Amino acid sequence: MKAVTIKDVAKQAGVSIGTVSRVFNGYPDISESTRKRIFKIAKDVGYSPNLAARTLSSKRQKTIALIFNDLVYTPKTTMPMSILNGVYDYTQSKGIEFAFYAVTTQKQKQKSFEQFCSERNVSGVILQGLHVTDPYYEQLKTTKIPTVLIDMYVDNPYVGSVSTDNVAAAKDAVSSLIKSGRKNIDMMNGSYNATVSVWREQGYHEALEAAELPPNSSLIQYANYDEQIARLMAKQVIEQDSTIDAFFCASDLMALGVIKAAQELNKRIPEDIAVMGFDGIELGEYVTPSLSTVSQQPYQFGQEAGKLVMELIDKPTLDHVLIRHVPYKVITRESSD
Amino acid sequence: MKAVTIKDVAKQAGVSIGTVSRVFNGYPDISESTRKRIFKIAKDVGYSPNLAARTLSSKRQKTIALIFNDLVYTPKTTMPMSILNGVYDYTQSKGIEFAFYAVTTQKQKQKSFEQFCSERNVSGVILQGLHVTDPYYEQLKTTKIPTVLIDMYVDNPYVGSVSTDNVAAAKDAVSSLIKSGRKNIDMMNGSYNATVSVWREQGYHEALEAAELPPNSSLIQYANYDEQIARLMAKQVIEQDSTIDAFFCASDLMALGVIKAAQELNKRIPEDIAVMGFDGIELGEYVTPSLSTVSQQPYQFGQEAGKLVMELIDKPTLDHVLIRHVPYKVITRESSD
DNA sequence: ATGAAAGCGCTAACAT
DNA sequence: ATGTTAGCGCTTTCAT
Repeated sequence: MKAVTIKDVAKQAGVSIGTVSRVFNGYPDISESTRKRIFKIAKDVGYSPNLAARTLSSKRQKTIALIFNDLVYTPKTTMPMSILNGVYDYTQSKGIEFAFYAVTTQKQKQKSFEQFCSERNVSGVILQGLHVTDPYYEQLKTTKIPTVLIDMYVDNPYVGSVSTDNVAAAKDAVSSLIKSGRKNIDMMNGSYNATVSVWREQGYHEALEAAELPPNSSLIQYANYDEQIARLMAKQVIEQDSTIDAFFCASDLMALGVIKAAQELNKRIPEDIAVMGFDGIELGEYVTPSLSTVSQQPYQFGQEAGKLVMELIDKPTLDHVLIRHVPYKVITRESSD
Repeated sequence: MKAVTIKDVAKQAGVSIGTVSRVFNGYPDISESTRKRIFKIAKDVGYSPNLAARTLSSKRQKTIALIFNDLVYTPKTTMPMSILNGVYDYTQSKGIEFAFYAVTTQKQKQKSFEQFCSERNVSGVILQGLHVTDPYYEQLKTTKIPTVLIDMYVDNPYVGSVSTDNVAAAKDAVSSLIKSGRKNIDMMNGSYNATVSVWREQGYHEALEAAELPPNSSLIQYANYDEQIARLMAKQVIEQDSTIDAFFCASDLMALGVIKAAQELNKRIPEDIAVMGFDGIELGEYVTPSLSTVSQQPYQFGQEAGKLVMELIDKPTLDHVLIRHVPYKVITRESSD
């Protein structure tokens, strides 16, 4: 029952532990015969190197950590799980050790980003769900720990960024609403503190501008990515301004709320009001009317983030392309057709 | 940048590393004044104990690992994420170190369960998605590593089990179909190798028996929890036997397939054929007709599993209740109303 | 090609 | 109440 260590293997093989270690680390200066023998013995006794020990004594052992901030999981938003899946698959395919963590704003206050990482010997981090108001955000500007942010950007050569090209995607989405004849497009946005909200709002403006439609800041609400808040706000907007003929929403969840609001006010969708979401959640295909959206690829986020963080670790300070965009697709369904 | 260690704190404080260690481990034999002083200095220099080192030198450091087998994540089945969430929250609330891993049948063949765990110094394991045909399954019968299985049972005092009371739940669900007047109820089951399938099938039988309905083994199919396979099988069943007036499905996903099959054959739901699913996935509320189901609580699975595995670690060989059931609810929606 | 030995950062006896 | 020291299992010089 007690764990078998490198010593047991060495004793069995009649060699020193140094030799066994070299075998397991693929050093070249080992005779083929002993290499074979050691591997066989190791297999027989069921030995495999202890990771904690390896981490302690070696500078090479790499583990990359995926950290979720504010993991408030609801079955409607499955992005986090897909990201996790993508990162995990990437690390496994490269034989890198993976670790998962979740933090909160509260926890960030208690322990710095650097501290959290050094405590756990992580060599690289992928961070999801951070807000610009979080303690980590400031700390990331000066960190030297290779880090990749999902859906957020920080100007630091050690910090990369993976996301959809939100500006372009939002612009495309709004343009498609315009192309179908809508002229008074309201934006149901998320939050000032979410970088993606800022980007998507910019795309919205650019689309209006490109179509020479007048900007109107009263046409933008912030519903904090909440379905119910979006519903209430949309209701108010529609009641106050009967010329609104479309909503561009910064998330599918909010779009669901907007649809409900419109229906409660007896508006026809998409004839009276078109609705466009953002994310591409599964539910969007099943609701009635089905939801037009910008579909993102969270699994690819994970894969790409894994790749980028490894580059950051392996060749630090080299000039990488620190911003990586993952393809998106504007999907037109019943809600805007 | 280089990590600050226990030595730095000791030097700063003018004490030995032993003292610092004792402070951080809450030993009582430290004067209040130095305790305070050390904590302050540690905070100033940004020290926090390295987990790998602690794990290595201590027998106490506990980390519990959540292992997913066959993590093929689709946004339709969000159970894994909820379980993860539940386990994570539990460990954090107790200050226990958490680790996440995923394995496959392939990987299980390369490395034994014990080996996988000793390599990572895990003190307890929560295992999800295992099949009775997996290598780990056999190994679990004799392991001494405290382990909790989700949706599966193994007879070993070191191995606990957390799940819905599947037999009772299935019985309730089928009984509700019977109560609403259905008499020829087909079961669309998952797989022989999934323990839950066996349990749910037993519940199905018990419900029929209780209602004195004749058993009929030709009324059971195995669609491997796949939506499309379920659709095809259901189609065949309905075509061959026009007296079928209900389907009890071992998962909501399969139920979705069955609904499609019935619709394609121009059967009215629920008038001609009632459909009952199992799981309580989000989608079920949104499809048309909305899906009747047995709603499970995967987040609670995670919490309960965390609790149980800690008990197993702390008081091994004591006689715990090794099987823990999490409450469920039979929800009747349009598909069986 | 292999052995010997010095750490990695920490905990836990054993001293005092 | 605190210092000293032997490991924990492994990697990595430095010898040979």
